[in-house]
Amino acid sequence: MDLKVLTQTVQGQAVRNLREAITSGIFQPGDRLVEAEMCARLGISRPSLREALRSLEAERLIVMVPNKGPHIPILSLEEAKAIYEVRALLEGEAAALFAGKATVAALEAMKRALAGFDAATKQEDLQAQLETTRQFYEQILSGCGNRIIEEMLSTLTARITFLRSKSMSQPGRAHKSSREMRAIFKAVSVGDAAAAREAAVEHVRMACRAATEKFLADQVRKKDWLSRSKTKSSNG
Amino acid sequence: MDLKVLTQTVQGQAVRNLREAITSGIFQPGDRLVEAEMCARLGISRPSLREALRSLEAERLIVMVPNKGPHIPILSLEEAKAIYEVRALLEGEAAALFAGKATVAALEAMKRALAGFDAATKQEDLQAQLETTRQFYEQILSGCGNRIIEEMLSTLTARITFLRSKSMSQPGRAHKSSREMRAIFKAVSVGDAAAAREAAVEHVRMACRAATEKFLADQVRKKDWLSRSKTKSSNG
DNA sequence: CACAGTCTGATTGCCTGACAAGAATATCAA
DNA sequence: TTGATATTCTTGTCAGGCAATCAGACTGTG
Repeated sequence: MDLKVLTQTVQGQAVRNLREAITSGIFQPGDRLVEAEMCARLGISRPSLREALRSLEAERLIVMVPNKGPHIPILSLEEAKAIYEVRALLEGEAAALFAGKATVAALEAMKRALAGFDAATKQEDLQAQLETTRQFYEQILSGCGNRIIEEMLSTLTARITFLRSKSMSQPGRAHKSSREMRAIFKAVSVGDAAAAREAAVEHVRMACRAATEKFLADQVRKKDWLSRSKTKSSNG
Repeated sequence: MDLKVLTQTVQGQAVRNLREAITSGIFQPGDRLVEAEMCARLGISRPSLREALRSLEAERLIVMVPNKGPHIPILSLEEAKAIYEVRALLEGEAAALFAGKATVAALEAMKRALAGFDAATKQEDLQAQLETTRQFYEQILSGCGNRIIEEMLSTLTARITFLRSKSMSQPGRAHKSSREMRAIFKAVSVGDAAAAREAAVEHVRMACRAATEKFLADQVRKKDWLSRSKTKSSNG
């Protein structure tokens, strides 16, 4: 049992709340975060807020341009791909390491997460899909024996969470995702490190492809919208 | 030509200076950084300092324990090994990617860095060794086409810089290091991605081993010193 | 002499208030 | 419509202050 007393600092809570707000898409890429407004919303002072912002800046969840303040970065396709590449590398390694040392309890937890994911898919509950996926990976990452991989991946995935939710909602993606995760599960449960790595890399590759397609589709729609509104305004 | 105007914020300068101070070993693992003292040294106010500290905390260069303030973290051997493992993975990937797209200019720069390294070794100039090593890797990382790898590695290497300088000073390590880097150079210059990855991974593995040996030796020496001083004090 | 409890100075976490400088926006002349 | 100017917003930074907490000295007790 964990008896640790958790001292919650105002700054720490602010970081958590803001991180949650950013990754869950409450703030959109490009949005400015006006300090005074954030202070009011969070109920904290400006110095504390700014400390929180610096933490988030270091996590690359926001960018702070001098004299222009904090805003949500706009992820380029190139950068997103680079992130997926590194994710593939790290998750592949984690899966391979985990394959050699998976405990029964961890495998059980993964099985439950998979079942939960399929249930969420049936109910079209996007939030639950992301949560069960997280639970699935949590076992791999905490069980792979390398804390640094876990650390790196948690910041990387945070940066693309909003992409993930978008790509997961694409038709057919959830079922494919389920199959890919089951492939990972199968490999680690029989202790096949090479296959586990391969499956994990494949899963990220497919997610990357889905996100890329979604990204490009959104871009086309945006351009379309811009040209239409332009015509409209020049007419009006 | 880069015409960008660099607006130096007080906070940004503080982060740079502190980072430099930490990685160069001015502060030792376990040291406390008293805020008032740091403010005085840096000539800045406490809020600005605290912002800087939060940035460094997110980079894991310091840890901030509530009500106890910022310290330099004490790296465990296990954690150091985990960092080296991830480094091997990322640098291997970077080298493999770079092998396919190395420019002549980049290869020239690497050759110069290698020559500089050997010169530094001859003069037993540890600082120059680290700097030329950095220059060598800079080409690989900036030329590999994946900015995220560069980003991740820069924070990872910062966390173990003090280990690197220690391990580099071990007898014979510099010459081996030079040979290993030349192997990387050779592979990338002929465009052999697999060999480049292999060589890069091997280089990190050897560095890890050197660091581990140094770490254990230091630990023994420390224990020795402790027991001696204990005897001393009980005698006096 | 060892040890538990108490006290005090040092330090942190956080807040208010303030002000100059830079950016964004509105206003107005050409 | 364009260009210049003024005004308003925001940010970067500082000073000062207060309550909560911690570490180490101090003290009384067995």
